[in-house]
Amino acid sequence: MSSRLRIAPSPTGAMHVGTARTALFNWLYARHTGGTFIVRIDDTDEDRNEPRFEADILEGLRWLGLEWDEGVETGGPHGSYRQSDRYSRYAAAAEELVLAGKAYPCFCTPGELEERRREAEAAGRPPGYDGRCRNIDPAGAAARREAGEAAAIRFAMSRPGQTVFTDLIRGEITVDHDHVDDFVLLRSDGRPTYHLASTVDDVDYEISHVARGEDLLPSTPRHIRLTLALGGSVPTYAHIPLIHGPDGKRLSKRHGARGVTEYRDAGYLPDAIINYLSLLGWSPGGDVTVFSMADSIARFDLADVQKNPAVFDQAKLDWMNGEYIRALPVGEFMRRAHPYLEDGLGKSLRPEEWERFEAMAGLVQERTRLLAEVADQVRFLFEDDLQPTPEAAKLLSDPATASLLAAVVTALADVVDWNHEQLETTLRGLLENLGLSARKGLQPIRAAVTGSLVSPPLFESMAVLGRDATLTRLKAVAARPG
RNA sequence: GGCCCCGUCGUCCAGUGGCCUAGGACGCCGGCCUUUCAAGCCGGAAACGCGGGUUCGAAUCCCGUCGGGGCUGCCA
Repeated sequence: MSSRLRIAPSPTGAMHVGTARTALFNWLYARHTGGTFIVRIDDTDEDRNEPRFEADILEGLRWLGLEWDEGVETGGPHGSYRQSDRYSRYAAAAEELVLAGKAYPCFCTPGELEERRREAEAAGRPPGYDGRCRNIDPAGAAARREAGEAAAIRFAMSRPGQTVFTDLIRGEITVDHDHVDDFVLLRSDGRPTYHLASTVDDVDYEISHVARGEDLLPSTPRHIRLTLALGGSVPTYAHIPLIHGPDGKRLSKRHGARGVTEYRDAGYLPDAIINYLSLLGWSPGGDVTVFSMADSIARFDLADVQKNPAVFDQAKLDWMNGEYIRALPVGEFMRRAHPYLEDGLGKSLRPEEWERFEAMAGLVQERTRLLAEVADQVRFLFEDDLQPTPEAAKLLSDPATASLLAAVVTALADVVDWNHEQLETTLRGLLENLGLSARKGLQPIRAAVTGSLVSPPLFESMAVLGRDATLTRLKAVAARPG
């Protein structure tokens, strides 16, 4: 039987890198094994769900190229793929378990439970549910519910007992049921909990492999026992280590972690993010760092995933993004940079402006790590009112700069063909006559022409800017008194 | 506290008893190239948490210890 994997995000927040990596590993394993990748929405937390988060997550998955074969929006043979559409199914499953004696109504109120939990903790006892309602006889319990008394449904864990299972990543894991309380299946208002909905869905959708975050490892015995009670076959589990922030704690917004769509907006390439995320807990083996999705599909195996958590390293992601940007054909680089450029410039480019960008694109591409950086590199080509950087302004106010630029203006008057070769020949000749090094002599010119001490190569920049604009900028500084 | 998981350079990854004088990548430091910045090239510092075993031989196997993380909800 072929593999069926799912990712089941809860729309309670934007898609973060942890979710993205879990999705990636599920997707890779499904593709590697020729199986099916499913996207399900686990939206049983009605207090925190927001439609915009679901949209963000699906958008992020698509942007990353993690297309799903079955699931929300795409559809499939199993109905809705959104848990909020399946509440009646979960309630029915819970009631069946009650009838079968595998679950029972619990009349304890949240307030009572909270109080007992506090007492237990104060007394040093385990804080989990003590199971008292399990002793109520079924007929009596049914009568009380019939009479309208609110009850949650709890799963009756077998006691004594233990659950042993083999995690694909961690090997054999044993948990004694003494440490697993009778957890809630159905809330007293009839809504399912995550445990119930997720497990019922995994059974109904015939999920073969559950690859999810390590935070769910302690819940796995519950899911296994519930699956068995439901008459389903237990999937193979693989618990992926969490991604940590620099402080060693689970990565979160506190660490400045951004959502996937925010990375997109900052100018990261999906392939770079995929490559980077693949390396968090896995590698294709050997010394390779940069590799394609096809390589990953060919080699990926959940069993090879690292056991220990990985720290998210923004600097390495940035480096990798630069690698992917430089690997782009220049035309593709331009196409991808286009929206970021116009956004950064705050205007859309006219055809002749686009040609100017085209003339510089190769040089810009080499020094771009994030697409959103492109605008600042070429801003001087599209704006006349340059705001010099403080460093540039300082150099421009130097009296020596004014006299140098005056000489530059004079020398440039003789340039017939305004191209970078001619400009280079002319300016190098001038600097030689003046006894100035290129390092010394060119920075003032760069400051005047680009408004910055850091720019793409100067001669090309001047060539693309054009004779008139270049001379105007040089003269403006040369004319200063002093 | 209890339960579970984990432990190779600062970080990510390679390593599955001898090929390890522990390799690659990011970052860092130094140098080269150079019109600035990048890119590129060369070089450097930098790790098997600790202690016991097992073995002719341990980063690799076992035990302990210490450290870190997760869970401990009518959240997921």
